[in-house]
Order: sequence, then structure tokens, then C-alpha cells
Amino acid sequence: MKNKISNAVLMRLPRYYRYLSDLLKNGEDRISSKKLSEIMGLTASQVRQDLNHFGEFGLQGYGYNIQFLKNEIGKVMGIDHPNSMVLLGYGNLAHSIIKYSGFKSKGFTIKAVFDRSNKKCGTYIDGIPILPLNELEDYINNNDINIIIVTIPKDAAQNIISNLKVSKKIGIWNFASTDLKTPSNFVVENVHLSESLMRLTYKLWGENKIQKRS
Amino acid sequence: MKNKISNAVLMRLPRYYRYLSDLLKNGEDRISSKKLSEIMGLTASQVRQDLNHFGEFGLQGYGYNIQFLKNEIGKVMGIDHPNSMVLLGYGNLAHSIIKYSGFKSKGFTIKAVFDRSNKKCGTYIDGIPILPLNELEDYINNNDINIIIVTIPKDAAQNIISNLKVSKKIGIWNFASTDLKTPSNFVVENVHLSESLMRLTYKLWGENKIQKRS
DNA sequence: TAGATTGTTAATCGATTAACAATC
DNA sequence: TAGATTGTTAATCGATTAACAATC
Repeated sequence: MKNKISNAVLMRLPRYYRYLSDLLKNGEDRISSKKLSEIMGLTASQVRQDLNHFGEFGLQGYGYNIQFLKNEIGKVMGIDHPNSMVLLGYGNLAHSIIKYSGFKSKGFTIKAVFDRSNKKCGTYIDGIPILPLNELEDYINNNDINIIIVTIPKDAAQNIISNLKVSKKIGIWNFASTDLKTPSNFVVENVHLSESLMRLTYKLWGENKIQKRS
Repeated sequence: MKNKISNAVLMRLPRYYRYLSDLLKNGEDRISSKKLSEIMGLTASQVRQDLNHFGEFGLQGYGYNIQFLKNEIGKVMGIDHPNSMVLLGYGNLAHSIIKYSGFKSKGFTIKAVFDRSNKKCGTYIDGIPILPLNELEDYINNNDINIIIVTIPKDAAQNIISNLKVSKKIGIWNFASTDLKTPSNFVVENVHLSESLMRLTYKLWGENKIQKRS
């Protein structure tokens, strides 16, 4: 019995899920660790080690059943649960998240949007109500919300999160470029776009440039 | 002399840059590896090891000069170069990237947007021309573009990238949920939002659930 | 059965941490 | 100078790869 998967595995898990989904769509029904490792650019050994963290998903001499494996990984990642989300901030990024349709099919629902601006409040976007910020805490507590998507600037975000009184477990999907400080019942996943862009420029400009006087 | 920093270090570098920027804004001018490690949640040892990949940036008995260190890390990541970008696709996500102002100050400029829809072509958004897809290749070759931001669906994205004839080094900032296959003069940095969201649900639902029959 | 392929242990590799001499 | 703190080597830890017995 293992209690926690390593961060290295967690970073790869959703990618397995995506490849398995694609294989299913192509009508495949089984795959070996060797083939899967080839299309994903890993080693077969690593694939087997990774999948073995959770249980015995494969069958000797056969490989893995793709549908079963996909489901199991989905369960491990918690996307078999419905997840109800609210958006904190209604700017352009929030708008594009609302308009992105890919989440719905995986059980993610955006229930409400909270914005500072009184002009926007009271209206709806795609059937989702835009509400005033001072109703956020009550809304979370009364509508089994478990995810807050943060798309407002970092100082405002930290301020609001710090003052939230919520006792259940809450996930924060954080697009603000800061490391939010949260109470222990919060978990945070960051999407730091500007850091991602810097990693790209490193790959463009930095790779052959590093040298240390020796 | 070291030629390449490890991926683990690359993942941390932009975060150093962000913390150093914040420290500068607060009027600080020097910091020790111990203090920096405390505010970033790392060990002092790791900070010194990380920074030593690039040169001797510190001074015994003193610590690191924040402005100097920030500049040097900026250089390592290549953000001292101007970067000219084009957007591939003009949907809601592309719109929010255009509207996001944070990049400009770091030398990133969006030069043009390319979209399949003929209705949009010929118009401007915030002074940026929206052009037809068939002009993409020429535009990249003639306007020292070095970054393509991909915000169109994966199949269309792969198709267009596969057929691009460009010989200079190009970076792709990929928001499509696929691992793009590219020629060797391309480098890719992925922003897989749905994978990020799954890591969040893992933190919410998965952490205490994993068990293997033993 | 024979071939294929897993699950798992052992070996290797790489990244993190600890320790301390060098030196500002 | 004495105290502070780096740069760097050595020790530890963890993740990846290799190997192979188990078994479908």
C-alpha cells in the first residue's frame, strides 16, 4: 500500500490519460507498455512503474486494457467526481475559460462568476450568473463549490483568499502570478503563463549560451 | 563550463525571477541564499546550487545583489532579447492573450494574428492586423517572428505546423491539447490547461485514496 | 504449450541536501 | 579582524532504467 504518488508521476498522469483517450478514439482496445512508451516518448520500464503505483492494471502476456486503464487513471485523478467551480474575476481570461467547452464533458461545471464591478453584477454569461464579490463566501458554503478559479490580479486575489471562511476542502486554480498563501484546507494548482513563456525563450535563446568560467 | 541546465532547474528559474522582481519592488537590494530559500520554500543549499549553474553571482559574506541576479537570470532565460510573436487562431483565448498587458514590458510583442475565418481578416484588434492563414509562412519569414502562439484545435494546429517551411529557430507556445510534432528547428513549450486542472482534482480527491493490495 | 508482457527487484543515474573550506 | 555567507565537494535521497521471474 502506497499513500502518495510522487510529483514526477503526477506530472505525467494527465498525459497518460490523454494518450489513452486518443487510442480509444482510434478504436484500439489494448496496448503494451512498450507501445505506449514509444508513442509517448518514455521507456517501457517507466510506464510500468508509473502504472503500478495504483494497482495491478495490466495482464501478463496481454498488456493493458485501454478503457479500463483510462477509467482507473481518471479515478486516481478524481475526475470521476463532479467538480463545481466558481470564477473569481470576470476579465478576458475568465471569459475564455467560460467559453472553453472542453471541461464540461469531464464533469466540471462553472456555477457562478464573481466580479468587483457592480455594472456586470446581476447579468448572465452563457447562463452563468455574475454576482458581487461580497456574496462569494456564502455562495461557496451553500452550493457545494469545490474549485475557485482565480483570474484577478495577485494582490486582490491574496486578499480575498486570505479572508475566506470556508471549512471544506477547496481547490484553487490560480492564474494570478503569485504563490497564494492559503489555509491548510486549500490546495493550489498554479498556471503561471508568464513563467511558461520564459521557459520557451530559454529554449529559444538560452540552451547553448550557458557557460561558467572554470 | 556547463552546457545545459537540467529541467528541474529550468522549472524553477522563472520563479526566482519573479521573487527577485518582487524584492526589488520592495526596495531590497541584497539577499542571502538563506533568506531567499525561506521566502521561496526551498533549501539554501538548493538556491546556491541552482544559481551556480550560470556563474558566480554571489559574494561570500554578503549574499547576492538582487538587481544583478535578476538581470543575469533574465539573460539566461533569453528575455533580454526582443521576442516577436504571431497568434495562430483568433478565438477567446487568443483575445485574452492579446489583451493581457504583462508581456509587453518584458520585450514580447504580438505582431499579427492569423485566422481561418475570412470575415475577421483585414481587420485590426488593438492595432494588430488579423491576416489570412495562407500568409502565415511568408509573414514569419519576412518579419523576424520567432514565436508562434498556437490557440487553435490540435488537428488544425498539427496540420499547419507540419506544412510550415521556415528555416530559422522558432518557438511554439502551444495551448492545443496535443504534443505537436515539429521539425528540429522548432522548440515547443506546452500550456495544457486541462492537464493542469486534473492535477488540481488529484490534489482535491486523490491524495488519500491511493492504495494497492499488498 | 510457447510467446508475450507484466510486476517487481536490483542497479544506475541524477537531483537534493549537508558540510565546510574559501573568502569577502 | 571576526562574522557571514558563498562556492563547491561529498553524502544522501529519490527517480529512472535494466533485468528477469512470474504468469497470462
